[in-house]
Amino acid sequence: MTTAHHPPGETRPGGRTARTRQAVLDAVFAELGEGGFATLTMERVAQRSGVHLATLYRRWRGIEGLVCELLTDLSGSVPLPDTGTLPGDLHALARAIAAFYGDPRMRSLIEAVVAAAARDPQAATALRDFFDERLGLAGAMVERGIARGELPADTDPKAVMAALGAPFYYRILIERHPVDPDLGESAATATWAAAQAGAYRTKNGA
Amino acid sequence: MTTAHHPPGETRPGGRTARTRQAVLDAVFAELGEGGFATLTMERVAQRSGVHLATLYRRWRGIEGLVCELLTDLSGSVPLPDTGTLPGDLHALARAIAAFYGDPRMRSLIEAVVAAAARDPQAATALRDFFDERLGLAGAMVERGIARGELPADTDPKAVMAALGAPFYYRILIERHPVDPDLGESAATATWAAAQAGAYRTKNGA
DNA sequence: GGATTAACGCGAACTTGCTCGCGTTTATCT
DNA sequence: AGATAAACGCGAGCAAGTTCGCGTTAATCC
Repeated sequence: MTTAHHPPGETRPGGRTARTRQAVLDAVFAELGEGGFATLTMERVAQRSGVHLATLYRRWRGIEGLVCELLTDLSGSVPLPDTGTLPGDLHALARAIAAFYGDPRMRSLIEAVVAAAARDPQAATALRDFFDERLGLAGAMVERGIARGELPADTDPKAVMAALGAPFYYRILIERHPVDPDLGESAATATWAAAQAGAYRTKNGA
Repeated sequence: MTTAHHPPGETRPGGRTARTRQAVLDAVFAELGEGGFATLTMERVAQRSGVHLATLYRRWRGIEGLVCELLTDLSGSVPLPDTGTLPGDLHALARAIAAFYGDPRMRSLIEAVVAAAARDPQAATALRDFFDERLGLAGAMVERGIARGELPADTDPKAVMAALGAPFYYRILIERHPVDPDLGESAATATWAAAQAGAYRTKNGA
């Protein structure tokens, strides 16, 4: 029984590769903790991780690729709740997001990815796709609520989830202040009230 | 009667300086129209404006300074309405913002300033101060509404205005899609409903 | 109108970011 | 275990981006 088998010429995920990958991502995350994106440079990552500069450029193309991969790597940290009621879910998720962005490194990471997207088209599509996917997944929460009759049937699930997330990114990217639990409560309360009022209904649902 | 006077050694705002300034800012704005921030470089601005590269670095320090000044320069484009009712004001302002960000160059500019803030601490404080000031000004709208009894007395005006603006920046920076008028309507409706529900009240006002 | 000096143009020098070729290490397969 | 070929380390080399000194232009003041 052969162990399975790449046609030699494929990527090679095992052992060393995974080890350096982890070392590099750890280094990026740590660097984001001290000085944020402003001082994050390929050279510093190379020194901190012990991985050679050329290797970093080969595997990740630049800072943009690095921060993007780190973001997708850390995406699973915020699980989607299922409390039985939509307002309950909204508050639970908002609390989780607020806790997530309570860590300054996470705020710096978001900032970094957005900055990267502004510079590199590839990072831009990566960012868009990433959030689009997460919005879709979170939309299931809203769909359950609609099925329970908590919201109008023509409510746009993604729009609701976007409304829940928006205050966090406004706080982080525009106001540039820490994220406190109050922001989460406010976002959940606001989103729930707005959704009930029909702010996210599709224009005269077909 | 002497014409009034600088102690020689001061800045010199007149004639040529203002002309080159305008040429440069125009060039930046035009460059943002083609290729956005991704292709915006000091050299391109220099060529397009006809102003020498060294001059750009001397006066603006770098791209960060350029886009920041352009932002403050274009800030007056969105006037604050006074329709007599708060929901009327919210919708009017949201419409104006939506129209403002209907221009791709404005979206690119915001993107550029946020990216600049991520890299340069000076740009970061400039961005924060800029929006803080505008939020304060717009807060007057909400204060009038509170005085009219349209909202609870302990409603935080800035929080309301932040809620109104947040969806636009989420759309621009995270979702990375165009801003359509519907987004403005949704934002205004949502903010009004949420504010009425008390989502922006200060926690047990002292 | 003439003197003073900020602001600008110009090109060279310098720094930083990034790429390339080659030899070495280490997964992976037979 | 031995062979094959990714993935990596290393340093040189390249190409941006950025700064500097100096001469010139043109506001501002007398």
